[in-house]
Amino acid sequence: MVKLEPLPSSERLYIRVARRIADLVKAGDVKPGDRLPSERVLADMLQVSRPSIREAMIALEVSGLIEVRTGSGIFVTRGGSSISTPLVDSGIGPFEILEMRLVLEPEICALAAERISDAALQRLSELFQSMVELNGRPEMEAIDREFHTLIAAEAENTAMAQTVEWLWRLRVQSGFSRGYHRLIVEEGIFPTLEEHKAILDALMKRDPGAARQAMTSHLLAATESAARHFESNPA
Amino acid sequence: MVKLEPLPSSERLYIRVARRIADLVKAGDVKPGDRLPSERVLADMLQVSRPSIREAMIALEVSGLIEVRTGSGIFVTRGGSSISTPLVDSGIGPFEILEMRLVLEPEICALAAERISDAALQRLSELFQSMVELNGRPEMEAIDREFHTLIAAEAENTAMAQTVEWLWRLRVQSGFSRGYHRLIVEEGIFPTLEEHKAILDALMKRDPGAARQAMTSHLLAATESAARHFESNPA
DNA sequence: GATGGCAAAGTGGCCTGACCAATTCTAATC
DNA sequence: GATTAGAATTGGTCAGGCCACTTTGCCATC
Repeated sequence: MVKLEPLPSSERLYIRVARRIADLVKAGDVKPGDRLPSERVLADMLQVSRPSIREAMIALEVSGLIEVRTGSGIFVTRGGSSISTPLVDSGIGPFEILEMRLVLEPEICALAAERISDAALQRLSELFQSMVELNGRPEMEAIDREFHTLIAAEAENTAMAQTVEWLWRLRVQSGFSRGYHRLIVEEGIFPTLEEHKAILDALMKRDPGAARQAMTSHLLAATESAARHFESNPA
Repeated sequence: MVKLEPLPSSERLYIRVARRIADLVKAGDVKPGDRLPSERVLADMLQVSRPSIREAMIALEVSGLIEVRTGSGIFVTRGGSSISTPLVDSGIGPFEILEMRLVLEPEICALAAERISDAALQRLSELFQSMVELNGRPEMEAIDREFHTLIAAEAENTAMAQTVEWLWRLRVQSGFSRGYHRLIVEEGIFPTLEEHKAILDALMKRDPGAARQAMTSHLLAATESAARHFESNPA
């Protein structure tokens, strides 16, 4: 019953290669936006075949660390590791996402109120301004997303920030966005504006309690809004 | 400023293949634990080359959907897909993990108190019993893990459950576990026993408030414990 | 001299075919 | 019936080649 499993002596080659490349990025030898050597060159450098390099690149691509551009090269992602299309549908629905956000984001917002930088506050103001300007148009969702993820980033907890980004990715995947835009249009004036304003104000005052409360209100309203929407649009 | 990017005409082949396989799993044509056809057969069925099949398999493996066993075959993972991790170190530390758990798990526990099944309660009791028996030994961490992830699963929110599992994986990855075992030993009687008992009792009474409170206490204690540990063990 | 177009070089995308190593299956042997 | 040696299966890796797309830079044109 000792169950030792040491000496994997030799993991699969593509994993070793991928780790090697990932280390390069982490060590800062290649920075986000940089182009990696070509597959053929890498193969020659690491003394492995090109298929193995390709497999490693795919692993890193799925992990969101790099981006492959046909005919052009392999580039290190800017966003660290925020992949575009998770490939396999998680099966997580809109209400589960909202339920979780309702737990997580108020606290994140409270933390952010204490830790947020002036630059971030500035950026949030700009984002809010954008929301006012293109009120109700589809581009709003992207702004909304940056608004929330920026706050999460300012809570200075990488785990939380990554989770919030993950939840947004799930939201885009799941059937949420499709009907969402129509919802915005149907509702006319977008009630979210005031809610975001309240969040912004609380953060500016660096008032954790108010920030938490504002985020809670916002997400509760979003939940109701979504409920209304899915009532009238079954499935 | 139109920014249209339609017509992906033809995504990369490995992605299309991976999606195809993922659909098979999602549709239930192959169930967790099942073995997929061999790479050669798949290549023949989908009319693509074996390298393309391999690339798709690697993508799915990184996504956590399948598991490749050399010489044996490719198997569908039991846990379904989750937030993929390994391969690239997240750089998320123990305290960030604890901070996030402190936000998330109490609410999860409260939800679970209302939604948990009798079978799950039974299993939790068994787990607790195991903890009592092998108090202080390294195997406890695995039990502890199952204890928490089971509760998360019973909250009936897939997003939350997957996040809790993700956090445990991060914990194992990060340098937490290494010194953790020594901590258990040094501290003698493991204070966690009572804390887990309190959580279990609250769940049995299906009392959300008590469950939340018990989980909060538990995680606060864990945070303190970790702090003490890392004080005396810098780095 | 600036501009536009076109060809060559570079890069990833994908395929064929082959050999090796680990695992599993099969059948001969005890 | 259990054991074991060999064959078949399966993933792991490599070599080399051809295609499509991008980028680059030369060159003719304006």
